[in-house]
Amino acid sequence: MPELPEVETVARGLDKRIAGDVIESVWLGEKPEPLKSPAKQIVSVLERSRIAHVRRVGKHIVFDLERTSRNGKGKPQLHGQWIVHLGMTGRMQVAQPSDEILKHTHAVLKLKSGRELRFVDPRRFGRLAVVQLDTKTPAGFAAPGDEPLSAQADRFVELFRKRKTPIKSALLNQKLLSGVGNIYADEALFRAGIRPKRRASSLSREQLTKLHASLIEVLNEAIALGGSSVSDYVNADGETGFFQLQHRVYGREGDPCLVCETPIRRVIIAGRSSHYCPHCQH
DNA sequence: ACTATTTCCTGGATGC
DNA sequence: TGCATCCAGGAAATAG
Repeated sequence: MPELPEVETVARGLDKRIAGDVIESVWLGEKPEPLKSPAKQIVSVLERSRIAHVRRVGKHIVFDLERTSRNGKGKPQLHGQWIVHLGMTGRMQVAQPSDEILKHTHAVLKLKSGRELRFVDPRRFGRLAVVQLDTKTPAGFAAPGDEPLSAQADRFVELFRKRKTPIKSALLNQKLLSGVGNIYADEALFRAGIRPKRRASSLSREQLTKLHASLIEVLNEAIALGGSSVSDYVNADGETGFFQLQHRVYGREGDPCLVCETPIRRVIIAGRSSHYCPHCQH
């Protein structure tokens, strides 16, 4: 399940491999496609564009697209963006045309270098969209919430301190912070010693500050290990991540807490499995 | 304005 | 072995 560290890893891998390449043609799969923009519009923005950069915004992969003006002179201009959300099972593959097309391949971009960029997503929770940069949206795509790694501590506290919802639900709310998902919410709460069901508004300023530090710590550690491969996540090179080996609570129901050996508990919050140590977290 | 719940989707795991 | 059922979850949609 790609969350911030996994999307960061994929975006970095793609940037390394395909930045500078040019999209020559685009194929999109049959309906129902996982699209947020009309297929026609996606094709028109992508085709003949140069991929200037690939980067992460929240849980989205953003491709900054350039075109040179009609007469071929002058500097390339940033004219649009391709936004990819991997959902649960989405994958971006840099492939050779001779490579087997995987089942559930929904998009294939032919690149000038001869390679193909493919979007594969069995569960179809992923989404594709384009943004056309014009006077209406000069700044381009923006996530609805703050970047967890950039938000300052006082801003973080302010985002959560008045929420009556469980802190776990608040962490998953992309309109507050963009990028935190189920795994890293649980791991950050464990490190901060806070139970997932605690109302956000019941937490002290100190606790929220601690949570902020714990979240940044766990996200950075996960990025350093290439993310967590729990089910089918792989990076742009088809490699798994390694942070799943560092999980302290996620997926460890019944296993002993690594600190106190109390069995880890699992409860459902907002329809999501939430893991915590009943002894270490309050 | 918030918060909680339901829905989408498929593959893998489980149970009889 | 085979078939039915359950479960995973990001985020939009719906309900309260």
